[in-house]
Amino acid sequence: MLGQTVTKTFFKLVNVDLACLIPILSLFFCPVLSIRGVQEEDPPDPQIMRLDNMLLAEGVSGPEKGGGSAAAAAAAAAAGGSPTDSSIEHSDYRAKLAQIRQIYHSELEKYEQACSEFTNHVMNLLREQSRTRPISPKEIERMVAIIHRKFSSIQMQLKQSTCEAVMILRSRFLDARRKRRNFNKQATEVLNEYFYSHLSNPYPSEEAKEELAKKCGITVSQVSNWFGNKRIRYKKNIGKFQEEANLYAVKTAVDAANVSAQASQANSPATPNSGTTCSISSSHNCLLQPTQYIQ
DNA sequence: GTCTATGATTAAAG
DNA sequence: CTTTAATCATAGAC
Repeated sequence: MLGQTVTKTFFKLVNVDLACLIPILSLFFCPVLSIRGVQEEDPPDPQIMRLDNMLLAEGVSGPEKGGGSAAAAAAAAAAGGSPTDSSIEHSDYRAKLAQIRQIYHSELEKYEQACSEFTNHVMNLLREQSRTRPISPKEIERMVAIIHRKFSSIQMQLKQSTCEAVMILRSRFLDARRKRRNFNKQATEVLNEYFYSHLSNPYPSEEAKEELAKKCGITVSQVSNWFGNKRIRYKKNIGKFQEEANLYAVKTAVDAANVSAQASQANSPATPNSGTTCSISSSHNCLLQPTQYIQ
């Protein structure tokens, strides 16, 4: 029941933003301290170890962040350089994780504080009662143990909920399929330019991929994905891509013409134009060449 | 809401 | 490792 409250909070965090912290403390100061029926709680617990390990691995518990994901994001940001980058999403993810972490720690601290406060409270009560009836140290010890057990079971719920929240966050942010963003226009243009100007063999080398990735502000594997998709989709329906193919062929031809015009301008500035008509025919050459690839 | 385009993931093959 | 082909899940257009 309490766990649900915590979980809900994390759900909220994941979906929208940070909700106010739950007034958990209020729930603790009215529990009936039944002396019987508490011995069945398990102190060793394999599950709590699992939770602890996961929280540690995710960087929620343990020392102040740092870790690989931050370094990876920083590297991505450095490599990307250009604005609309995927590192934005990454930092978003990290921010959410930090929020979860913050909630987790503040809750944990609250529990610890509440635990000691409550223990003190009970001790005082017992001390008062000891004036009217004898209370053995063993009884006090037992009381304290009961309280601690109660609180640690609640801590476990917190850990469970935190784990859940992290899992949800991961699936939401790290599963890129969910957060698919189209590449920006310029990136697509660069990729298409390369693709259609290497239509006979559209398999960029590792170096070429790296350069394209740099130019487009995406990763090398994204370039690979793009070319993989492009090849298969082009092959599947060449007709659909004909227009695009022409467009890019003309574009590169025009670029080439411009370059050659610039070069020739130094030599003979008498023939600057008539480059476009030429370029269309050269584009056809480019498109008709890869018969092997088309079939 | 549907429909298409598109980036990512997967299995299988090399 | 790479690739293809199929598929998933979403973005964006309508």
